[in-house]
Amino acid sequence: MDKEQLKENFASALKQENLKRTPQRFAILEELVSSDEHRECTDIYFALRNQGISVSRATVYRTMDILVKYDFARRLDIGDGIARYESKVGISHHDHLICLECGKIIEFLNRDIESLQQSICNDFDFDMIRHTHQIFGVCPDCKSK
Amino acid sequence: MDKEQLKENFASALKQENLKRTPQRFAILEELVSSDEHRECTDIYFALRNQGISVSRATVYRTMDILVKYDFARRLDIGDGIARYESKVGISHHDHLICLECGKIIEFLNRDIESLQQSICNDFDFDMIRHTHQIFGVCPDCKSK
DNA sequence: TATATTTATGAGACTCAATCTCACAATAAA
DNA sequence: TTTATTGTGAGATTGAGTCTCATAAATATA
Repeated sequence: MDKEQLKENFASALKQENLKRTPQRFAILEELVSSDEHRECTDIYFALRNQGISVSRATVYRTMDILVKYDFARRLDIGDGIARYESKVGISHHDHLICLECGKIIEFLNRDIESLQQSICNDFDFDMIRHTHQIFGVCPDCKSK
Repeated sequence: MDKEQLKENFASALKQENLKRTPQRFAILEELVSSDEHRECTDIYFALRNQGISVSRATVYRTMDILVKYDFARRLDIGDGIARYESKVGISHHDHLICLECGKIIEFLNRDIESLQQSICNDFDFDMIRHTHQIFGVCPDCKSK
């Protein structure tokens, strides 16, 4: 998806929510989407500030909620009390291997697990909205140290 | 496992870490193990206080770390910023379905997913230490409301 | 058992991510 | 434009979790 198309899509989402099109909101979307890292709000806040873009922490947090709600971003909680966000734009679904030594996050996808997951939900008559599957351990790099 | 055996096991763990046997530590273990809920530290703190047991928040938090390290408890992070703990004593491994409406936590186990998980780790040359697999959605009770 | 040594406890201070407040600014509709 | 509405931001607030350190309790030693 090109950048203009993305902006239009975000604009539609904003319209749908009766939210206004502000430079801050577009800048936050752009900053998240243009990196393939798992970004913390504080991180995005400083990145924008360093680019000379006026933004506050509150706006970053507020905008992230919108991005998650409209599927432009996915929130990642790895249990350290800091929310991380990753772009979902043009990115296929995946889950995470997390190294407890260096903090590296490796992505994986397994279609069999995805479908087993769905059948579990069927068994429990449970409507899945989202899921998180995280495997914590030691990555190859850290093992060889 | 009976209660005396459990206490002995915990005492061994404490000895192994050069930690002392204190009434607070045993009371916290007991409180967690005797319920099959997912407990917050604050919850355990008040439960013990209401039983007339002198304990501080700091001690609850510190003891939970020991219980997790020695496999008496498992920590559960569902992304709301509050750590929950569940007993692992006499409880077999499972993962969680979490209702976004009422907060109910349903346990599930799927051996196929467990083994697929292990083979993913093999593929990535990643040593798994623990994992979390959480499915968020709407439970049957909330659907029918 | 008495004493010494070591470790634990607890009240409250502190940290830090996240949220809230509210005066002012910016956006979009009329 | 004008006006009504929503957004922004600096700083205050919240709340889970951690830290501090004086005192207390547990264990090692005599």
